[in-house]
Amino acid sequence: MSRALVSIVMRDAPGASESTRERVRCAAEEIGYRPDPQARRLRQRRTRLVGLTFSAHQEFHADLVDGIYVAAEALGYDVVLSAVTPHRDEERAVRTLLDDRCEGLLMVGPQLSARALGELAARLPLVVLARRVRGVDAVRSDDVAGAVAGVEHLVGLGHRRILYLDGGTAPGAAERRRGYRRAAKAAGLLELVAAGGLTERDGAAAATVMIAAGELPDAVFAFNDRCALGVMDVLIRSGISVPQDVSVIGFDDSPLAGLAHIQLTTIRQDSAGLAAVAVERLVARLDGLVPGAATADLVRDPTLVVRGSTAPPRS
Amino acid sequence: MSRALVSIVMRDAPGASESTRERVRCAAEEIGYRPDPQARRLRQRRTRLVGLTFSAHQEFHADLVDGIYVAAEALGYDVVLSAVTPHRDEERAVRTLLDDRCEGLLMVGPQLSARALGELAARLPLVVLARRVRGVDAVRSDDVAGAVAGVEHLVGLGHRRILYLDGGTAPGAAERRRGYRRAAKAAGLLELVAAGGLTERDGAAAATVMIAAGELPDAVFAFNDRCALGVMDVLIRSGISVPQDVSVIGFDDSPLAGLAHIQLTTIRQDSAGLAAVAVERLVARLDGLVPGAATADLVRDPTLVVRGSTAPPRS
DNA sequence: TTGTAGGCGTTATCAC
DNA sequence: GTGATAACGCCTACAA
Repeated sequence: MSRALVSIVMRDAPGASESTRERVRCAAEEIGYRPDPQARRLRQRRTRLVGLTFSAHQEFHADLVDGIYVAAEALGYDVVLSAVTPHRDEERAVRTLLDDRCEGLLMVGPQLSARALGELAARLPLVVLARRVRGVDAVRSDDVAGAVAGVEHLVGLGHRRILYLDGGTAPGAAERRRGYRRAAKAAGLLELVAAGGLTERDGAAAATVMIAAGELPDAVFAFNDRCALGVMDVLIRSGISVPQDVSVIGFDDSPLAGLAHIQLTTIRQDSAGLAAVAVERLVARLDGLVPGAATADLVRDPTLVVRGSTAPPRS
Repeated sequence: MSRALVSIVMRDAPGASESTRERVRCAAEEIGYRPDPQARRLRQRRTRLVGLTFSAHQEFHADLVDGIYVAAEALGYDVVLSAVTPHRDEERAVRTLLDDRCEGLLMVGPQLSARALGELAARLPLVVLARRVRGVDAVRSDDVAGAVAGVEHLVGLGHRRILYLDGGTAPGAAERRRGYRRAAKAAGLLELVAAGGLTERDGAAAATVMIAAGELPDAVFAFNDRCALGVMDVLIRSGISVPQDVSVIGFDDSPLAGLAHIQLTTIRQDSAGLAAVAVERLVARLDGLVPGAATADLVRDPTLVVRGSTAPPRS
């Protein structure tokens, strides 16, 4: 029984009889033998490894990680995870992936500068998720379209005074603001934009300001779900009913949004689709199907998820 | 310039002159050479790799991942991450780590059966975090002590009717229930235990039942923060003030608990400490310092974090 | 201080 | 259909 034969059997390559295959498999089972992927990669030209950096503390990243595992496996690649945490910065995360001889990199919501990402992309194929970076392949939701869909939903319910709580300089914030403005203008509405933010705290603060101002809007469109939850929380504590008095809509469809007692209408990002597009783009580069200089900004449509926090205005 | 010499320099081994080291380092820099850790592991007896399975969607796991990275690096080990996601089960996650020739395994909150974990532990060193498993090394918070601390805090504020919302069969639930019972008995209180659960939804349901029953307790001690948040939400929507009418306390100190408008009093688990203990235990086994048959249940004290959701009773 | 030889577990290439 | 051999990049041991 030669090593070569075992190799042939273990990777289902042609060149061995069925009886031999059976014998080899039995023997492997017997002694608990499993091929060493590291030695295999050492011998082969390609590692078939894609590196993936993500923030362990962001739940949306977890959805993307799941999708990336699935998509990569379908294309015959293994995924090497490298988490970004409070004690482990992105630079570090990337370095370990390079040392591991990954053929390409996927970075979810990277915080590195556009310049640093550009230099990295010059070294090896790189696809960024959930952030737009000029000169680097990027995959993200169509935030403009998502915001437009949200506004159109509210307008369809009969709302006129729709307050948008802005996300400042966060990834996607500029696009969502633009979408709101575009849809408001198209419907002939006043453009009401106020400072919002990314967290429950920001939403709560914005709602407090809103209530103090005296005149409530028909509806509030928050930059994201967390902000929307902060708004809802303050409204309800102040005796203002949602959606009877004010409708509220968020963005992301985070797990909290769907809970029985929250029922937040929101815009869902298609994490599985984003993951698949990113992996496919990366693999296309690895296969040499993409000219080095050509970078793409790949965009997927988010979808409106209607729940109980939006309804027609009372009057 | 021989390969052996380069090897000596790159791993800072003795046996090369300073001038030579300088030359080698320059040359490496020049051509962008970095040693291949995989080839190194192939040659060496030990891989110095520890595998880590965790749930990408559980935020507490992220804290542990961070701590494990730190602790493992301090002891000269590399960490291989293997996430458990909706499309990638634990069995799969473990298999990839075994294929990667990890010397030992860390599993955060595993869902595998105790028997399966026992068999795994027979194959290679294994330390389980955040769950107690008989016959396998486990590192977890002292849930009994945490629950006792929570009850004592409420008793100290003057509460007598303290309702405990149970976590069923979740990891740690039995211990927390026991801690509540012990502390309640010690303080001469009635033991009030109702079905709770792990999620906001469960907490909301429990609070609804509680309100329907007519007589509110002085305080509610929920199995975890998410359950506590569900309770608070329903109470507030029903016009019952927290903490003026009812105090609420959770368990975990999740990020949400500390938010400005939530301010949930809770029990914090020492994730960095748990991570360090787990890594140290695993490494001790790898170094052969632990007899194979001896398994330990290592426990760390959680700490009470007092915020605004608990206060003395109104009367 | 430096160079040489051999082998880690795998696969590709070539004989048989 | 099967078996021998070299090589992937690195490290250890030993010789120069």
